[in-house]
Amino acid sequence: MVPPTPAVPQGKRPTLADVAARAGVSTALVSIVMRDAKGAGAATRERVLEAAREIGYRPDARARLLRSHRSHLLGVQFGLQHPFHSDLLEGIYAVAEPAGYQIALSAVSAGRGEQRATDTLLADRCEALILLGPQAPTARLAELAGQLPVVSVARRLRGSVPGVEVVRTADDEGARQAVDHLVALGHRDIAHIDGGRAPGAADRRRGYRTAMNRHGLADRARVLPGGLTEEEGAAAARTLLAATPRPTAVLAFNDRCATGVLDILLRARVSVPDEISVIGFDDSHLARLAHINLTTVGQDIPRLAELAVGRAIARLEGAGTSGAETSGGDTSGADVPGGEAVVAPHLVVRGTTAAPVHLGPGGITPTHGSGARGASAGG
Amino acid sequence: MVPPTPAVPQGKRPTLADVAARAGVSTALVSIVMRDAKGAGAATRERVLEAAREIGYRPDARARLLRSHRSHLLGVQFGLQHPFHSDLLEGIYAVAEPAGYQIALSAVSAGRGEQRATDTLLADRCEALILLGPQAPTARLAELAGQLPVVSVARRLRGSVPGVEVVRTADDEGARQAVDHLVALGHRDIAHIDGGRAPGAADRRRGYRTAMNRHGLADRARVLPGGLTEEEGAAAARTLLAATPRPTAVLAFNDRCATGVLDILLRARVSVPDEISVIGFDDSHLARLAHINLTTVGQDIPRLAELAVGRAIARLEGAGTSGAETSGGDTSGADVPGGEAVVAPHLVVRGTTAAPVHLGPGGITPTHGSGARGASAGG
DNA sequence: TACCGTCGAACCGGTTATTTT
DNA sequence: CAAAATAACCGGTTCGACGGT
Repeated sequence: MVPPTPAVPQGKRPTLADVAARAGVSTALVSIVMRDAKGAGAATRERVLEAAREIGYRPDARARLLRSHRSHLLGVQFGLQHPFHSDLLEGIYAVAEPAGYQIALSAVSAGRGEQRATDTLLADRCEALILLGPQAPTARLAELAGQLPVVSVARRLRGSVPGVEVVRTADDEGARQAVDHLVALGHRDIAHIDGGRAPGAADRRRGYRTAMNRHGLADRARVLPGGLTEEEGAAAARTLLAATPRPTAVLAFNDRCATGVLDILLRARVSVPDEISVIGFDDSHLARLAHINLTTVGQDIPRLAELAVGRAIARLEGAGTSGAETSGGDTSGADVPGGEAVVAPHLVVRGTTAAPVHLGPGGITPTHGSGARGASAGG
Repeated sequence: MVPPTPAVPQGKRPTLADVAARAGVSTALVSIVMRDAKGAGAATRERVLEAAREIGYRPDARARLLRSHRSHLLGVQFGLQHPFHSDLLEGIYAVAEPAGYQIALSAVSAGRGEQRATDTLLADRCEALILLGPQAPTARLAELAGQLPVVSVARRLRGSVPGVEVVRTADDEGARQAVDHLVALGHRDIAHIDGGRAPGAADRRRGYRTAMNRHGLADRARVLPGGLTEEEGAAAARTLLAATPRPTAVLAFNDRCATGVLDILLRARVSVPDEISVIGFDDSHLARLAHINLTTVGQDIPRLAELAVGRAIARLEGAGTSGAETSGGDTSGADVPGGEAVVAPHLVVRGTTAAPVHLGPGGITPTHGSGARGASAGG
């Protein structure tokens, strides 16, 4: 019934003072050793480390940053239900931690708004904020930017908000690449299922329209209301199937949306890509699955993460310029401080796009495609 | 060029002392007012709040918890690539914050192991750890449990680890419900695509086998190696299609896996549920999509979250019992402190299960099903 | 003698500037 | 000058003490 004395006493965790007492030195010296700073002898250093190990000492991150004015803490707000944000987080960790910065996460979900998320990050004394796809009004972002550097990832802001940096993919360019690819294959009736008010949706829509115009296909352009989910893609696909003329290619807002489209086409026995080509956006894990094998526009997630973290750190370590030095129309993707960083997307061609069977009215009818792509029942 | 004086000075954020000076009171009093504690006059209270508002004061969470020995901080470790964890997190926030506890998140990903994740949580002075689907060896969990209360969610531990509480779904029971449902529909050739070494996989496998045995179908039981992803489900489905006899029903490890199966069946023109019934596990968003409409075993996520947080808080606020008081075989799902909390799953019947067309050798052949379920091209 | 509102000062666990040896 | 100790300090919380009904 008598439990053995636990190796580590539960009640109170060891402090600097405990280590100091055990090693027979002052707390200041222990602090020096723990931070691997200079100012301690080799022998003493060893003795202190030994003592710390013996009693299982761990520095208290909060007490530490209370004194040192730099906290080296980046606050990241993300949406729980967005796989894309998870990918970004992975990249953010990978860049921030080697650079000597810690990450404080704060999630946004149905029951927890952005206000609450950023409030806790501020209370945690983050030095800068990285917001993934924020939906907050511009005024709120400006308010935050008045207190600390703010980086908005994947959300474009109308007009520049002082103090807020934007890191995003060139969504219009991505849509253009998709349309160009389809046109090069011979498609003319290309529809777009859009993302409504989602971040990036407006740009993709515009990029689609612009590209169609440039190819002289303005009168064939069709934008259908869609969304971010399979469900919305499926709904739009049903509409498309009933449309006349039926499009020979579809650019969906993202991969999830495209997956919904594929599912409906499959059920309706419409062959992809022979009868209809489909393109997604994001190059998510989904798109890479062998049986989906989706042609898609890839976002350069590592680069987005690197830029977001880099911008935040640059603002912290550079001159403390308060105002925003908005850079004009420079969308080269270069790392221009104070402006907008735009990362180029790249088309990933997989199995859901091919030349159309009919090349439009009066066009050539090529040899019929090989039927269903990919896996049948074989082993 | 001269920017207007910012409302909130960038350089230094206001402190208690600033508020105190502005309101003409002591910092002690401001502290009392900010915490809404008793001991301050109504008039003063108002004046202090006003001053705080004017200069945009925010309490520093870390300095605060440095002094007060309770931090009211729960550390949560989760996997970035697990939608299931996202759902749990949503529930955890919903329970913890109203209970007066803050959440500190630490993500596990390819480049960031569990060791690192828990290390940062400890450095942040969390009072307890909630680990979602931890893969760490038992010894590591025991080590952590020696320092603070630990709750493992969805990972069952062989033998009880002192100080570690487990909150999980009765996975075996879920598999049993699925098999019972299929058998009641008339299925006998029921295959299981398992989850390998994933948390819960062993229990689901066992539940499947046990249920098959109980129905006298031991010799028909087939377990195929699968996994957590669509890809692995698709691979297993290809194997199944080639098998003789072909099963009339499949229980997949989870919904993603089941989706992969559905996709392959669809491509192979095998009608679901007429030719093959499919059941998933998790009742994820995926399963609820109209065009997927997957019969699945639902986990009670709000309940899991509630139990996980509840256990952690109970350990913190209850008597500081250090050792584990392992409760024996009580799997009633009741909230037994110190033991294992097992939450009952529930079958959600949707459109991917139905009576088989053939009732086995020599059985009745009912009227042929109506063909493809669900949406064709209609509007 | 009772509060009640308020204040000064010690304190939490570290870091850092300034001595001291 | 290097190694080590002393003490002030970060931004709050907490407690004992004090003046005024």
